Amino acid sequence: MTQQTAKTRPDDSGPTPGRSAAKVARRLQLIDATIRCIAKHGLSGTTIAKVSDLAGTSVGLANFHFDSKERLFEATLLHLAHEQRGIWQARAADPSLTPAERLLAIVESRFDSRICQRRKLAIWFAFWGDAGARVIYRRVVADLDDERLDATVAILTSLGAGAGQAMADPRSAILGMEAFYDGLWLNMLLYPDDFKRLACRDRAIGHLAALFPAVFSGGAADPLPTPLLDQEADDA
Amino acid sequence: MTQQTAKTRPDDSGPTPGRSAAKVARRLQLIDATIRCIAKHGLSGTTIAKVSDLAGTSVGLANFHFDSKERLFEATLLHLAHEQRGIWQARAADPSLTPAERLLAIVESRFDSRICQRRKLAIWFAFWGDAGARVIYRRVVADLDDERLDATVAILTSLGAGAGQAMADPRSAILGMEAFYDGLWLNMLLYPDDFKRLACRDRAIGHLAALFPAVFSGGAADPLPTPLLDQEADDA
DNA sequence: TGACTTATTGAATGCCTGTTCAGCGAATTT
DNA sequence: AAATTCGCTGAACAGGCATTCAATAAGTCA
Repeated sequence: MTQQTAKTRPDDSGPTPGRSAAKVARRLQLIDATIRCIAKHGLSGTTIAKVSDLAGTSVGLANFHFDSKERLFEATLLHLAHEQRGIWQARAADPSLTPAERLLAIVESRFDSRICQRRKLAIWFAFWGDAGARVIYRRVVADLDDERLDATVAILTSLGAGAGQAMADPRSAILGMEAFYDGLWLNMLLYPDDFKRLACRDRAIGHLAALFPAVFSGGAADPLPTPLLDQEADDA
Repeated sequence: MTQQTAKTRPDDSGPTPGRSAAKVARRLQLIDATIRCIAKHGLSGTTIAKVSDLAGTSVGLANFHFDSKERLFEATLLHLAHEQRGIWQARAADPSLTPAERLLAIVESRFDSRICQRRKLAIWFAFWGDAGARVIYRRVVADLDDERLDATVAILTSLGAGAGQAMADPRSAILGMEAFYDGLWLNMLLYPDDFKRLACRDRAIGHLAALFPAVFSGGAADPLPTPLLDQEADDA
């Protein structure tokens, strides 16, 4: 109602290439400020004034671009969700991958350096932890979560009998796997000294290999191969 | 400074038995209202006015008993943390338990029906998810968390060589276990239909048995024995 | 250039917040 | 019985909040 100009350009590319590009950049600038603000001050401490200050804009601009604070949060969540989707789909897209390798690729993408940044992890748990924000999360991200879940179930199903007794209920097995990754995420956020990204990735892979010994690392696998700390220079 | 009356009674039992008992009951009433309020409205949506309304008291009473909103939150957190400590310590106290059984008891206590209530899980993730609330959490609960961690490490160490290669770094192994339980908690909160309490408890036990096949279920264990849903009537 | 649309500003508005405090009834003490 | 403390109330207060909007700048088009 406020955005669309019915006369000049009815198509979705915006009024003008230059304008719409600048508009997207502005929105991204505000979304980035929102991410940093939530990470630093928490959801309850995130105000339009602080976000605007971090973005270096006036207080009115956020409402101009997103209509309301809640819509700004929706856009922020959607931005991160799409970033994640792009990453796991790119990793799993390679047609030369076997089903097992594709499953591994999706699991590893949850520990990609672009995703496992404290700043971004803070956003997910901010929304998961707040009763009011959870309904926003479901409205915005539920479909994308289901998409990844379905893709993973499909791969697991294609693994067939080689997957062992976890195949009795593939969906349930995958839900359990994802729960483990969620727990690793949480502990990366809470205790970054004890939970480094690469060590968590290895833990996740070890867990996967323990679930499907016949598929990964050829035969009886160790439940937790090398649960040690890594010292790679990660994000701040 | 505001509570202690230096003249009438210097001991810690309070001014009078009747009075102090009523006082404790009032504080508990406010803490319970706080729990329900955070669970329903989130941390950001929890106000003194709403808490007071849920407790059926005036707005001034919360500040009278807890001095500030932040201290009320601290008291709420401390209440839940002590409840948890009481439960796992009671379960693990039985001197007739073997080390392995005691380890199992501590793990199972995380899925006790008194602990795994949506209302209470919501509190933990509310504090974990908010950057501002995390510093409160650390200040209040860190010691109690460490206490359980240390107790678990001690048991694992006493298991000795029977624990397999997870013994290479007991602390790391236990941190990984706890991360999994955290993830199950999160999914119990987010998706209660897919993650029932007893099923999660069984998942946790299965994971434990996979980590220490020589100790639990005598010999090579299944990574995930029966990851199915249960249909016990739990809390609301 | 001039007409027009879009982007941005920041002061103003009204609501909601946590906290304070004077007052009061009841319990307790002297 | 009188004095005093304690528990509790709710109106009052000051500060912070999201949102609005008139004014203005910048960009686009005819």
